Amino acid sequence: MISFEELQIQDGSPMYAQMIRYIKHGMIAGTIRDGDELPSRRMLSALLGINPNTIQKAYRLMEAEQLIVSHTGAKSYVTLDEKKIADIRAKQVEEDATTFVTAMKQMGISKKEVSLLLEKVWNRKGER
Amino acid sequence: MISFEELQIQDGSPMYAQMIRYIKHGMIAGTIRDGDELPSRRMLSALLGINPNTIQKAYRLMEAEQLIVSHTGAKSYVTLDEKKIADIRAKQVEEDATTFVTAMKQMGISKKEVSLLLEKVWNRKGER
Amino acid sequence: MISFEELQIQDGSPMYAQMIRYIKHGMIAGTIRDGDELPSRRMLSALLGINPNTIQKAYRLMEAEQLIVSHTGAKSYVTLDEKKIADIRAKQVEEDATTFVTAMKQMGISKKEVSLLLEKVWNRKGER
Amino acid sequence: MISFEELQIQDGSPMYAQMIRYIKHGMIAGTIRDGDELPSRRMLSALLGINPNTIQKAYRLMEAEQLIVSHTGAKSYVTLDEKKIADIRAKQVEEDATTFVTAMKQMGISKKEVSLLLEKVWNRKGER
DNA sequence: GTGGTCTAGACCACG
DNA sequence: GTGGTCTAGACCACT
Repeated sequence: MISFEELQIQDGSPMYAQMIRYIKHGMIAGTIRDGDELPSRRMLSALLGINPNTIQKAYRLMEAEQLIVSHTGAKSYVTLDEKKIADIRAKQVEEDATTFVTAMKQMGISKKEVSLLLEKVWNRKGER
Repeated sequence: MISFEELQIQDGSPMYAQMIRYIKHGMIAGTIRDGDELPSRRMLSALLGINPNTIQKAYRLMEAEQLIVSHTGAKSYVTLDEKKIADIRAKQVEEDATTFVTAMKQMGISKKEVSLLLEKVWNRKGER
Repeated sequence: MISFEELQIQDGSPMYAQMIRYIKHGMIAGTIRDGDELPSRRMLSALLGINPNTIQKAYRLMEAEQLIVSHTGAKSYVTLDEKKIADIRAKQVEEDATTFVTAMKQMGISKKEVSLLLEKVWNRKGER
Repeated sequence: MISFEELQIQDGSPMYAQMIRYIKHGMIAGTIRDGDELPSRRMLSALLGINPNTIQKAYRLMEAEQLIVSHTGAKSYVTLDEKKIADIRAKQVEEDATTFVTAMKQMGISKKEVSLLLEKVWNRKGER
Protein backbone atom coordinates (compact mmCIF):
# COMPACT_ATOMS: atom_id res chain seq x y z
CA MET A 1 0.00 0.00 0.00
CA ILE A 2 1.37 3.35 -1.01
CA SER A 3 1.96 5.80 1.79
CA PHE A 4 1.21 9.45 1.28
CA GLU A 5 2.85 10.60 4.45
CA GLU A 6 5.43 12.78 2.81
CA LEU A 7 2.98 14.46 0.52
CA GLN A 8 2.36 18.01 1.60
CA ILE A 9 0.76 20.61 -0.55
CA GLN A 10 2.96 23.57 -1.08
CA ASP A 11 3.19 25.56 -4.30
CA GLY A 12 0.35 27.17 -6.17
CA SER A 13 -0.30 24.34 -8.57
CA PRO A 14 -3.50 22.37 -8.07
CA MET A 15 -3.48 19.65 -5.46
CA TYR A 16 -4.51 16.90 -7.81
CA ALA A 17 -1.51 17.77 -9.99
CA GLN A 18 0.80 17.63 -7.01
CA MET A 19 -0.56 14.25 -6.05
CA ILE A 20 0.12 12.92 -9.52
CA ARG A 21 3.60 14.37 -9.56
CA TYR A 22 4.28 12.82 -6.18
CA ILE A 23 3.15 9.41 -7.38
CA LYS A 24 5.12 9.66 -10.59
CA HIS A 25 8.26 10.54 -8.70
CA GLY A 26 7.72 7.51 -6.49
CA MET A 27 7.31 5.33 -9.56
CA ILE A 28 10.53 6.62 -11.01
CA ALA A 29 12.38 6.27 -7.73
CA GLY A 30 11.10 2.72 -7.41
CA THR A 31 9.26 3.20 -4.13
CA ILE A 32 5.96 2.65 -5.93
CA ARG A 33 5.78 -0.54 -7.90
CA ASP A 34 3.60 -2.51 -10.25
CA GLY A 35 0.69 -4.11 -8.46
CA ASP A 36 0.80 -1.82 -5.47
CA GLU A 37 -2.55 -1.10 -3.96
CA LEU A 38 -3.75 2.47 -3.76
CA PRO A 39 -5.62 3.76 -0.74
CA SER A 40 -9.31 4.30 -1.35
CA ARG A 41 -10.53 7.81 -2.10
CA ARG A 42 -12.29 8.01 1.23
CA MET A 43 -9.29 6.91 3.22
CA LEU A 44 -6.95 9.29 1.49
CA SER A 45 -9.48 12.03 1.81
CA ALA A 46 -9.58 11.60 5.57
CA LEU A 47 -5.84 11.13 5.80
CA LEU A 48 -4.87 14.23 3.87
CA GLY A 49 -7.83 16.37 4.77
CA ILE A 50 -8.64 16.78 1.10
CA ASN A 51 -12.04 16.48 -0.48
CA PRO A 52 -12.77 13.05 -1.99
CA ASN A 53 -13.59 14.62 -5.32
CA THR A 54 -10.13 16.08 -5.58
CA ILE A 55 -8.60 12.68 -4.93
CA GLN A 56 -10.99 11.20 -7.42
CA LYS A 57 -9.80 13.65 -10.03
CA ALA A 58 -6.17 12.74 -9.50
CA TYR A 59 -6.98 9.03 -9.71
CA ARG A 60 -8.99 9.48 -12.86
CA LEU A 61 -6.21 11.36 -14.57
CA MET A 62 -3.70 8.72 -13.63
CA GLU A 63 -6.03 6.08 -14.96
CA ALA A 64 -6.26 8.01 -18.22
CA GLU A 65 -2.47 7.91 -18.35
CA GLN A 66 -2.72 4.18 -17.71
CA LEU A 67 -0.61 4.39 -14.58
CA ILE A 68 -3.29 2.81 -12.44
CA VAL A 69 -6.38 0.70 -12.99
CA SER A 70 -9.62 0.89 -11.10
CA HIS A 71 -12.89 -0.92 -11.45
CA THR A 72 -16.12 0.02 -9.77
CA GLY A 73 -16.49 -1.72 -6.48
CA ALA A 74 -12.90 -2.93 -6.37
CA LYS A 75 -9.68 -1.39 -5.14
CA SER A 76 -7.33 0.52 -7.39
CA TYR A 77 -3.92 -0.78 -8.32
CA VAL A 78 -0.73 0.52 -9.85
CA THR A 79 -0.05 -0.98 -13.24
CA LEU A 80 3.46 -0.49 -14.51
CA ASP A 81 6.04 -2.20 -16.64
CA GLU A 82 9.64 -1.43 -17.41
CA LYS A 83 8.81 0.49 -20.54
CA LYS A 84 6.21 2.67 -18.94
CA ILE A 85 8.52 3.62 -16.11
CA ALA A 86 11.33 4.39 -18.50
CA ASP A 87 8.99 6.54 -20.56
CA ILE A 88 7.78 8.54 -17.61
CA ARG A 89 11.25 8.97 -16.29
CA ALA A 90 12.74 10.02 -19.58
CA LYS A 91 9.97 12.47 -20.27
CA GLN A 92 10.00 13.98 -16.82
CA VAL A 93 13.76 14.28 -16.55
CA GLU A 94 14.13 15.59 -20.06
CA GLU A 95 11.50 18.21 -19.46
CA ASP A 96 12.97 19.41 -16.20
CA ALA A 97 16.49 19.59 -17.58
CA THR A 98 15.46 21.42 -20.72
CA THR A 99 13.49 23.97 -18.76
CA PHE A 100 16.43 24.57 -16.45
CA VAL A 101 19.04 24.80 -19.17
CA THR A 102 16.90 27.08 -21.27
CA ALA A 103 16.43 29.43 -18.36
CA MET A 104 20.13 29.48 -17.57
CA LYS A 105 21.02 30.22 -21.16
CA GLN A 106 18.48 32.97 -21.46
CA MET A 107 20.12 34.61 -18.48
CA GLY A 108 23.53 34.30 -20.02
CA ILE A 109 24.88 32.04 -17.33
CA SER A 110 27.87 29.90 -18.29
CA LYS A 111 28.00 26.16 -18.08
CA LYS A 112 30.75 26.41 -15.52
CA GLU A 113 28.74 28.71 -13.33
CA VAL A 114 25.81 26.34 -13.49
CA SER A 115 27.99 23.47 -12.31
CA LEU A 116 29.15 25.41 -9.28
CA LEU A 117 25.63 26.53 -8.55
CA LEU A 118 24.21 23.02 -8.66
CA GLU A 119 27.02 21.71 -6.50
CA LYS A 120 26.11 24.29 -3.87
CA VAL A 121 22.37 23.76 -3.98
CA TRP A 122 22.65 19.99 -4.05
CA ASN A 123 24.70 19.80 -0.91
CA ARG A 124 22.60 22.29 0.95
CA LYS A 125 19.67 19.96 1.09
CA GLY A 126 21.49 16.87 2.22
CA GLU A 127 23.76 14.56 0.26
CA ARG A 128 22.41 11.58 -1.58
CA MET B 1 13.43 49.09 -28.37
CA ILE B 2 12.95 45.63 -26.95
CA SER B 3 12.05 42.97 -29.44
CA PHE B 4 9.64 40.21 -28.51
CA GLU B 5 10.32 38.06 -31.50
CA GLU B 6 11.68 35.14 -29.56
CA LEU B 7 8.81 35.03 -27.14
CA GLN B 8 6.55 32.14 -27.95
CA ILE B 9 3.94 30.66 -25.74
CA GLN B 10 4.88 27.22 -24.62
CA ASP B 11 4.23 25.91 -21.15
CA GLY B 12 0.96 26.07 -19.29
CA SER B 13 1.83 29.09 -17.20
CA PRO B 14 -0.12 32.29 -17.83
CA MET B 15 1.02 34.48 -20.65
CA TYR B 16 1.62 37.54 -18.54
CA ALA B 17 3.99 35.48 -16.39
CA GLN B 18 5.83 34.26 -19.43
CA MET B 19 6.21 37.81 -20.67
CA ILE B 20 7.69 38.94 -17.38
CA ARG B 21 10.03 35.99 -17.25
CA TYR B 22 11.19 36.71 -20.75
CA ILE B 23 11.94 40.34 -19.92
CA LYS B 24 13.72 39.44 -16.73
CA HIS B 25 15.92 36.97 -18.50
CA GLY B 26 16.84 39.65 -21.01
CA MET B 27 17.71 42.04 -18.22
CA ILE B 28 19.97 39.51 -16.59
CA ALA B 29 21.61 38.59 -19.87
CA GLY B 30 22.19 42.26 -20.60
CA THR B 31 20.18 42.36 -23.83
CA ILE B 32 17.67 44.59 -22.15
CA ARG B 33 19.20 47.67 -20.55
CA ASP B 34 18.37 50.68 -18.45
CA GLY B 35 16.49 53.25 -20.45
CA ASP B 36 15.27 50.89 -23.16
CA GLU B 37 11.92 51.73 -24.57
CA LEU B 38 9.06 49.23 -24.37
CA PRO B 39 6.62 48.70 -27.23
CA SER B 40 3.19 50.19 -26.68
CA ARG B 41 0.58 47.90 -25.23
CA ARG B 42 -1.59 47.94 -28.33
CA MET B 43 1.34 47.24 -30.62
CA LEU B 44 2.40 44.27 -28.59
CA SER B 45 -1.16 43.08 -28.42
CA ALA B 46 -1.39 43.02 -32.19
CA LEU B 47 2.09 41.61 -32.62
CA LEU B 48 1.67 38.68 -30.28
CA GLY B 49 -2.02 38.12 -30.76
CA ILE B 50 -2.57 38.47 -27.06
CA ASN B 51 -5.39 40.23 -25.31
CA PRO B 52 -4.45 43.85 -24.43
CA ASN B 53 -5.54 43.27 -20.86
CA THR B 54 -2.94 40.55 -20.53
CA ILE B 55 -0.20 42.88 -21.74
CA GLN B 56 -1.49 45.54 -19.42
CA LYS B 57 -1.29 43.15 -16.51
CA ALA B 58 2.30 42.23 -17.27
CA TYR B 59 3.30 45.87 -17.51
CA ARG B 60 1.51 46.72 -14.31
CA LEU B 61 3.25 43.94 -12.41
CA MET B 62 6.65 44.93 -13.75
CA GLU B 63 5.92 48.50 -12.75
CA ALA B 64 5.06 47.29 -9.27
CA GLU B 65 8.43 45.54 -9.17
CA GLN B 66 9.98 48.82 -10.31
CA LEU B 67 11.50 47.26 -13.36
CA ILE B 68 9.86 49.72 -15.69
CA VAL B 69 8.33 53.16 -15.44
CA SER B 70 5.36 54.38 -17.37
CA HIS B 71 3.43 57.60 -17.28
CA THR B 72 -0.05 57.93 -18.67
CA GLY B 73 0.00 58.98 -22.25
CA ALA B 74 3.71 58.41 -22.62
CA LYS B 75 5.89 55.49 -23.49
CA SER B 76 7.22 53.02 -20.96
CA TYR B 77 10.91 52.65 -20.20
CA VAL B 78 13.11 50.14 -18.49
CA THR B 79 14.65 51.41 -15.31
CA LEU B 80 17.49 49.40 -13.92
CA ASP B 81 20.65 49.75 -11.89
CA GLU B 82 23.40 47.34 -11.00
CA LYS B 83 21.89 46.35 -7.71
CA LYS B 84 18.47 45.64 -9.10
CA ILE B 85 19.88 43.40 -11.78
CA ALA B 86 22.00 41.52 -9.29
CA ASP B 87 18.98 41.02 -7.07
CA ILE B 88 16.81 39.66 -9.83
CA ARG B 89 19.56 37.44 -11.05
CA ALA B 90 20.34 35.97 -7.67
CA LYS B 91 16.72 35.32 -6.87
CA GLN B 92 15.87 33.85 -10.24
CA VAL B 93 18.89 31.61 -10.47
CA GLU B 94 18.50 30.37 -6.94
CA GLU B 95 14.88 29.55 -7.50
CA ASP B 96 15.45 27.70 -10.76
CA ALA B 97 18.29 25.65 -9.36
CA THR B 98 16.42 24.68 -6.23
CA THR B 99 13.38 23.59 -8.20
CA PHE B 100 15.52 21.51 -10.49
CA VAL B 101 17.58 19.88 -7.77
CA THR B 102 14.51 19.09 -5.70
CA ALA B 103 12.86 17.37 -8.64
CA MET B 104 15.96 15.33 -9.43
CA LYS B 105 16.31 14.21 -5.85
CA GLN B 106 12.66 13.21 -5.60
CA MET B 107 13.17 10.96 -8.58
CA GLY B 108 16.23 9.38 -7.02
CA ILE B 109 18.60 10.59 -9.69
CA SER B 110 22.24 10.82 -8.67
CA LYS B 111 24.38 13.94 -8.84
CA LYS B 112 26.55 12.24 -11.38
CA GLU B 113 23.65 11.39 -13.62
CA VAL B 114 22.46 14.97 -13.44
CA SER B 115 25.86 16.20 -14.59
CA LEU B 116 25.78 13.95 -17.62
CA LEU B 117 22.23 14.91 -18.37
CA LEU B 118 22.93 18.61 -18.25
CA GLU B 119 26.00 18.22 -20.41
CA LYS B 120 23.87 16.51 -23.03
CA VAL B 121 20.99 18.97 -22.95
CA TRP B 122 23.28 21.98 -22.87
CA ASN B 123 25.12 20.99 -26.01
CA ARG B 124 22.01 20.03 -27.89
CA LYS B 125 20.81 23.59 -28.09
CA GLY B 126 24.10 25.20 -29.16
CA GLU B 127 27.14 26.10 -27.14
CA ARG B 128 27.46 29.41 -25.39
CA MET C 1 -23.86 -28.23 -18.40
CA ILE C 2 -23.47 -24.74 -19.75
CA SER C 3 -19.95 -23.73 -20.62
CA PHE C 4 -18.79 -20.19 -20.02
CA GLU C 5 -15.62 -20.50 -21.95
CA GLU C 6 -16.50 -17.92 -24.56
CA LEU C 7 -17.52 -15.34 -22.04
CA GLN C 8 -14.89 -12.70 -21.79
CA ILE C 9 -15.26 -9.31 -20.25
CA GLN C 10 -15.10 -6.61 -22.84
CA ASP C 11 -17.23 -3.51 -22.74
CA GLY C 12 -17.75 -1.24 -19.78
CA SER C 13 -21.07 -2.72 -18.74
CA PRO C 14 -21.22 -4.54 -15.41
CA MET C 15 -20.15 -8.14 -15.35
CA TYR C 16 -23.40 -9.53 -14.05
CA ALA C 17 -25.19 -7.89 -16.99
CA GLN C 18 -22.73 -9.40 -19.41
CA MET C 19 -23.27 -12.81 -17.90
CA ILE C 20 -27.02 -12.54 -18.29
CA ARG C 21 -26.72 -11.31 -21.83
CA TYR C 22 -24.46 -14.20 -22.68
CA ILE C 23 -26.90 -16.73 -21.28
CA LYS C 24 -29.85 -15.16 -23.02
CA HIS C 25 -28.08 -15.26 -26.34
CA GLY C 26 -27.36 -18.91 -25.82
CA MET C 27 -31.01 -19.56 -25.05
CA ILE C 28 -32.11 -17.84 -28.19
CA ALA C 29 -29.52 -19.61 -30.30
CA GLY C 30 -30.61 -22.91 -28.82
CA THR C 31 -27.25 -23.84 -27.36
CA ILE C 32 -28.73 -23.49 -23.91
CA ARG C 33 -31.86 -25.53 -23.43
CA ASP C 34 -34.60 -26.23 -20.95
CA GLY C 35 -33.34 -28.36 -18.10
CA ASP C 36 -29.66 -27.57 -18.59
CA GLU C 37 -27.66 -27.51 -15.42
CA LEU C 38 -25.82 -24.33 -14.37
CA PRO C 39 -22.36 -24.45 -12.84
CA SER C 40 -22.27 -23.75 -9.14
CA ARG C 41 -21.66 -20.18 -8.05
CA ARG C 42 -18.32 -20.93 -6.49
CA MET C 43 -17.10 -22.89 -9.47
CA LEU C 44 -17.94 -20.10 -11.82
CA SER C 45 -16.37 -17.61 -9.48
CA ALA C 46 -13.09 -19.48 -9.57
CA LEU C 47 -13.33 -20.16 -13.28
CA LEU C 48 -13.95 -16.59 -14.35
CA GLY C 49 -12.05 -14.84 -11.61
CA ILE C 50 -15.15 -12.90 -10.70
CA ASN C 51 -16.39 -12.09 -7.24
CA PRO C 52 -18.92 -14.68 -6.01
CA ASN C 53 -21.34 -11.91 -5.12
CA THR C 54 -21.39 -10.84 -8.73
CA ILE C 55 -22.26 -14.34 -9.88
CA GLN C 56 -24.87 -14.53 -7.20
CA LYS C 57 -26.43 -11.32 -8.44
CA ALA C 58 -26.63 -12.56 -12.01
CA TYR C 59 -28.27 -15.81 -10.88
CA ARG C 60 -30.71 -13.96 -8.69
CA LEU C 61 -31.77 -11.68 -11.52
CA MET C 62 -32.22 -14.56 -13.91
CA GLU C 63 -34.28 -16.31 -11.31
CA ALA C 64 -36.42 -13.21 -11.01
CA GLU C 65 -36.93 -13.31 -14.75
CA GLN C 66 -37.85 -16.97 -14.34
CA LEU C 67 -35.16 -18.11 -16.70
CA ILE C 68 -33.64 -20.43 -14.16
CA VAL C 69 -34.75 -22.15 -10.98
CA SER C 70 -32.58 -22.80 -7.97
CA HIS C 71 -33.30 -24.31 -4.58
CA THR C 72 -31.05 -23.79 -1.60
CA GLY C 73 -28.51 -26.53 -1.36
CA ALA C 74 -29.25 -27.84 -4.83
CA LYS C 75 -28.06 -27.12 -8.30
CA SER C 76 -29.64 -24.51 -10.54
CA TYR C 77 -31.40 -25.41 -13.75
CA VAL C 78 -32.56 -23.61 -16.84
CA THR C 79 -36.31 -23.52 -17.21
CA LEU C 80 -37.62 -22.54 -20.59
CA ASP C 81 -40.55 -23.06 -22.90
CA GLU C 82 -41.25 -22.01 -26.45
CA LYS C 83 -43.09 -18.88 -25.49
CA LYS C 84 -40.44 -17.64 -23.09
CA ILE C 85 -37.75 -18.06 -25.70
CA ALA C 86 -39.79 -16.26 -28.30
CA ASP C 87 -40.42 -13.41 -25.90
CA ILE C 88 -36.78 -12.99 -25.02
CA ARG C 89 -35.78 -13.21 -28.60
CA ALA C 90 -38.27 -10.64 -29.84
CA LYS C 91 -37.42 -8.19 -27.11
CA GLN C 92 -33.69 -8.57 -27.42
CA VAL C 93 -33.59 -8.35 -31.18
CA GLU C 94 -35.92 -5.41 -31.29
CA GLU C 95 -33.85 -3.54 -28.76
CA ASP C 96 -30.53 -4.20 -30.43
CA ALA C 97 -31.81 -3.20 -33.86
CA THR C 98 -33.38 0.00 -32.61
CA THR C 99 -30.22 1.04 -30.80
CA PHE C 100 -28.16 0.38 -33.88
CA VAL C 101 -30.45 2.14 -36.30
CA THR C 102 -30.79 5.15 -34.04
CA ALA C 103 -27.04 5.53 -33.80
CA MET C 104 -26.57 5.24 -37.54
CA LYS C 105 -29.23 7.83 -38.23
CA GLN C 106 -27.76 10.27 -35.74
CA MET C 107 -24.49 10.04 -37.59
CA GLY C 108 -26.16 10.69 -40.89
CA ILE C 109 -25.28 7.34 -42.35
CA SER C 110 -27.46 6.16 -45.21
CA LYS C 111 -29.36 2.91 -45.31
CA LYS C 112 -27.24 1.80 -48.20
CA GLU C 113 -24.01 2.46 -46.38
CA VAL C 114 -25.30 0.50 -43.43
CA SER C 115 -26.00 -2.48 -45.67
CA LEU C 116 -22.48 -2.46 -47.04
CA LEU C 117 -21.04 -2.02 -43.58
CA LEU C 118 -22.96 -4.93 -42.15
CA GLU C 119 -22.02 -7.11 -45.08
CA LYS C 120 -18.36 -6.39 -44.41
CA VAL C 121 -18.50 -6.88 -40.65
CA TRP C 122 -20.60 -9.98 -40.93
CA ASN C 123 -18.20 -11.76 -43.21
CA ARG C 124 -15.14 -10.75 -41.27
CA LYS C 125 -16.02 -12.94 -38.38
CA GLY C 126 -16.88 -16.07 -40.28
CA GLU C 127 -20.02 -16.88 -42.25
CA ARG C 128 -23.00 -18.47 -40.64
CA MET D 1 -22.31 28.21 -32.01
CA ILE D 2 -23.35 24.66 -31.37
CA SER D 3 -26.95 24.17 -30.35
CA PHE D 4 -27.85 21.61 -27.76
CA GLU D 5 -31.55 21.81 -28.28
CA GLU D 6 -32.01 18.23 -29.33
CA LEU D 7 -29.99 16.83 -26.49
CA GLN D 8 -32.17 15.16 -23.97
CA ILE D 9 -30.94 12.79 -21.35
CA GLN D 10 -32.52 9.41 -21.62
CA ASP D 11 -30.75 6.15 -20.94
CA GLY D 12 -28.88 5.19 -17.81
CA SER D 13 -25.42 6.17 -18.98
CA PRO D 14 -23.88 9.25 -17.35
CA MET D 15 -24.91 12.61 -18.70
CA TYR D 16 -21.41 13.73 -19.51
CA ALA D 17 -21.02 10.63 -21.67
CA GLN D 18 -24.25 11.35 -23.47
CA MET D 19 -23.14 14.90 -24.13
CA ILE D 20 -19.93 13.68 -25.67
CA ARG D 21 -21.73 11.12 -27.78
CA TYR D 22 -24.13 13.80 -28.97
CA ILE D 23 -21.28 16.09 -29.97
CA LYS D 24 -19.41 13.30 -31.71
CA HIS D 25 -22.45 12.37 -33.71
CA GLY D 26 -22.80 15.99 -34.75
CA MET D 27 -19.18 16.04 -35.83
CA ILE D 28 -19.67 12.93 -37.92
CA ALA D 29 -22.90 14.21 -39.41
CA GLY D 30 -21.18 17.48 -40.27
CA THR D 31 -23.47 19.72 -38.25
CA ILE D 32 -20.60 20.54 -35.93
CA ARG D 33 -17.53 21.83 -37.67
CA ASP D 34 -13.97 22.89 -37.08
CA GLY D 35 -13.75 26.28 -35.41
CA ASP D 36 -17.26 26.20 -34.04
CA GLU D 37 -17.64 27.95 -30.76
CA LEU D 38 -18.92 25.99 -27.79
CA PRO D 39 -21.35 27.51 -25.32
CA SER D 40 -19.79 28.39 -21.99
CA ARG D 41 -20.24 26.01 -19.09
CA ARG D 42 -22.50 28.44 -17.32
CA MET D 43 -24.71 29.00 -20.30
CA LEU D 44 -25.12 25.32 -21.06
CA SER D 45 -25.66 24.64 -17.41
CA ALA D 46 -28.57 27.04 -17.32
CA LEU D 47 -29.87 25.88 -20.70
CA LEU D 48 -29.92 22.19 -19.91
CA GLY D 49 -30.53 22.44 -16.20
CA ILE D 50 -27.39 20.47 -15.55
CA ASN D 51 -24.74 21.27 -12.99
CA PRO D 52 -21.78 23.23 -14.37
CA ASN D 53 -19.38 20.62 -13.04
CA THR D 54 -21.00 17.95 -15.15
CA ILE D 55 -20.62 20.10 -18.24
CA GLN D 56 -17.06 20.82 -17.22
CA LYS D 57 -16.35 17.13 -17.06
CA ALA D 58 -17.67 16.52 -20.54
CA TYR D 59 -15.64 19.42 -21.91
CA ARG D 60 -12.49 18.23 -20.20
CA LEU D 61 -12.82 14.76 -21.60
CA MET D 62 -13.36 16.09 -25.08
CA GLU D 63 -10.32 18.27 -24.67
CA ALA D 64 -8.34 15.20 -23.64
CA GLU D 65 -9.48 13.57 -26.86
CA GLN D 66 -8.37 16.72 -28.66
CA LEU D 67 -11.79 17.36 -30.08
CA ILE D 68 -11.98 20.83 -28.56
CA VAL D 69 -9.54 23.35 -27.19
CA SER D 70 -10.08 25.63 -24.25
CA HIS D 71 -7.87 28.15 -22.55
CA THR D 72 -8.56 29.75 -19.23
CA GLY D 73 -10.42 32.98 -19.66
CA ALA D 74 -11.22 32.38 -23.30
CA LYS D 75 -14.01 30.57 -25.06
CA SER D 76 -13.78 26.95 -26.12
CA TYR D 77 -13.65 25.92 -29.72
CA VAL D 78 -14.06 22.79 -31.78
CA THR D 79 -10.83 21.71 -33.41
CA LEU D 80 -11.21 19.16 -36.14
CA ASP D 81 -9.61 18.13 -39.37
CA GLU D 82 -10.56 15.62 -42.00
CA LYS D 83 -8.48 12.90 -40.48
CA LYS D 84 -9.84 13.32 -36.99
CA ILE D 85 -13.42 13.19 -38.22
CA ALA D 86 -12.72 10.12 -40.29
CA ASP D 87 -11.12 8.47 -37.28
CA ILE D 88 -14.03 9.18 -34.98
CA ARG D 89 -16.51 8.09 -37.57
CA ALA D 90 -14.71 4.89 -38.42
CA LYS D 91 -14.23 3.98 -34.82
CA GLN D 92 -17.77 4.75 -33.81
CA VAL D 93 -19.43 3.05 -36.75
CA GLU D 94 -17.17 0.05 -36.57
CA GLU D 95 -17.88 -0.37 -32.90
CA ASP D 96 -21.63 -0.08 -33.26
CA ALA D 97 -21.74 -2.48 -36.17
CA THR D 98 -19.53 -5.06 -34.52
CA THR D 99 -21.57 -4.99 -31.37
CA PHE D 100 -24.74 -5.45 -33.34
CA VAL D 101 -23.46 -8.20 -35.57
CA THR D 102 -21.91 -10.07 -32.68
CA ALA D 103 -25.19 -9.99 -30.80
CA MET D 104 -27.13 -11.20 -33.83
CA LYS D 105 -24.72 -14.05 -34.43
CA GLN D 106 -24.76 -15.10 -30.81
CA MET D 107 -28.52 -15.40 -31.09
CA GLY D 108 -28.25 -17.46 -34.22
CA ILE D 109 -30.04 -14.97 -36.42
CA SER D 110 -29.36 -15.21 -40.13
CA LYS D 111 -28.00 -12.43 -42.28
CA LYS D 112 -31.20 -12.44 -44.26
CA GLU D 113 -33.33 -12.07 -41.18
CA VAL D 114 -31.19 -9.17 -40.03
CA SER D 115 -31.71 -7.41 -43.34
CA LEU D 116 -35.46 -7.68 -43.05
CA LEU D 117 -35.35 -6.58 -39.45
CA LEU D 118 -33.29 -3.48 -40.20
CA GLU D 119 -35.53 -2.59 -43.10
CA LYS D 120 -38.50 -2.66 -40.79
CA VAL D 121 -36.91 -0.70 -37.95
CA TRP D 122 -35.35 1.86 -40.24
CA ASN D 123 -38.61 2.79 -41.88
CA ARG D 124 -40.51 2.92 -38.65
CA LYS D 125 -38.62 5.93 -37.46
CA GLY D 126 -38.90 7.99 -40.62
CA GLU D 127 -37.04 7.65 -43.88
CA ARG D 128 -33.75 9.39 -44.45
C1' DG E 1 -16.47 -0.80 1.50
C1' DT E 2 -15.12 0.92 -3.20
C1' DG E 3 -15.41 3.47 -7.32
C1' DG E 4 -18.40 6.70 -10.14
C1' DT E 5 -21.73 10.38 -10.88
C1' DC E 6 -24.03 14.49 -9.78
C1' DT E 7 -25.58 18.69 -7.34
C1' DA E 8 -24.78 23.23 -5.15
C1' DG E 9 -22.03 26.68 -4.69
C1' DA E 10 -17.66 29.27 -3.56
C1' DC E 11 -13.36 31.16 -5.12
C1' DC E 12 -9.49 32.20 -8.09
C1' DA E 13 -6.96 33.24 -12.39
C1' DC E 14 -7.17 34.84 -16.97
C1' DG E 15 -8.54 37.73 -20.98
C1' DG F 1 -17.49 36.66 -18.73
C1' DT F 2 -14.78 32.27 -19.09
C1' DG F 3 -12.30 28.32 -17.69
C1' DG F 4 -10.29 25.77 -13.56
C1' DT F 5 -10.11 24.17 -8.83
C1' DC F 6 -12.03 22.82 -4.58
C1' DT F 7 -15.34 21.76 -0.85
C1' DA F 8 -19.41 19.34 1.09
C1' DG F 9 -22.19 15.93 0.70
C1' DA F 10 -25.76 12.82 -1.48
C1' DC F 11 -26.74 8.79 -4.15
C1' DC F 12 -26.01 4.76 -7.00
C1' DA F 13 -23.76 0.56 -8.87
C1' DC F 14 -20.54 -3.05 -8.23
C1' DT F 15 -17.64 -6.44 -5.57
